[in-house]
Amino acid sequence: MTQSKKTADANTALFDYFNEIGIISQLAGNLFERKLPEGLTSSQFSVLNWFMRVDDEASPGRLATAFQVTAGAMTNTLKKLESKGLIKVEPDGSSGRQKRVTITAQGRRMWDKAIASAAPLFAEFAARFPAASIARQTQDFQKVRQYLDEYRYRQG
Amino acid sequence: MTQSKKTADANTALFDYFNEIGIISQLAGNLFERKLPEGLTSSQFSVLNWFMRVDDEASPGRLATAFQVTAGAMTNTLKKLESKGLIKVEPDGSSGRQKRVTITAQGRRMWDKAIASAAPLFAEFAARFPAASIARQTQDFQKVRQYLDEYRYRQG
DNA sequence: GATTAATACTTTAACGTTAAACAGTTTAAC
DNA sequence: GTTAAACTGTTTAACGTTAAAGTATTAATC
Repeated sequence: MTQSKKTADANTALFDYFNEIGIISQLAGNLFERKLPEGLTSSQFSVLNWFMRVDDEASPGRLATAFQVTAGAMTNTLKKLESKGLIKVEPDGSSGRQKRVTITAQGRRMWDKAIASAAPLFAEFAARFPAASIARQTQDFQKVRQYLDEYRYRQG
Repeated sequence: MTQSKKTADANTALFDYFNEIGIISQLAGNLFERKLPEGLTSSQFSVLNWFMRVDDEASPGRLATAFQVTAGAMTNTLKKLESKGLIKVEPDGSSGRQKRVTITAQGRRMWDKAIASAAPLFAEFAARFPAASIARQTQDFQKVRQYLDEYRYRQG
């Protein structure tokens, strides 16, 4: 096989790879969102979930970095959550340009409800795909994600 | 470990799994789109790519199924491509409710240009991630994608 | 201490997407 | 043949996202 053929095949394989990822992302996000209570979106749930799992307070910028979205996207998500009373956004005493975001008691209750609503979906998926396989794939993803993130900053 | 703890861990692992997929999808789509010429989007390129790789004509519905987007989304993408002269949309002689979509010569030239523009991105990624690993992951994806697609129709 | 640069967040316009309502066409049932 | 159902594609409103421009605050430089 010539080198140019090999290159074309590699391109095709990579395109298929990212294409599958895109479709799964779309289907999974959509299925999950349909299970969420009271119009909560995946993005909004992700932020609540972060507060339940990682830390109990954060700046908007820290959250934007954690989810690798732009600051504008995070501003939008936080406004939605705040208007629903699920988080609290206050000025940060130590810095006038930062804000301090925390989850409210109502936010915690909404997280509980969301987890309960989505449980059957997760349970069925878990029954079909072995935990070890999911764990291995997640590790693969982390390498790819890290690479793409570096590439992004390298290019500007 | 109690059963309830195991369940919680499985949920967390699955959430991380889909979360990584979502982030990769977003980062990769964005990086790729930045490389594309003349404001061509990933969705638009995907349709051109389909015509170069799968078949030389299709109905809008067939394309929507192939990419697993709604019919409305495909209508939108096709209108953009048609207005740029990259595809042709005609009434289908054999059925009054279907349309017949084909790629134009200009569309083929645009595809060539897009492939050339994105080549360095793909080449660098391919150098970093072994083809065998990508192929294996893509196979994993296809199982997950198929499952999610079935689940979707099962639920309605 | 004043000016410049960097940082943190917000706002706006545009994109692709979904869901839902819609119109037209074809098929099936009676 | 009429009527009802299914199919194919379009339109609209709303969502989250990006990029880019904008505001306000803090840090660095001179």
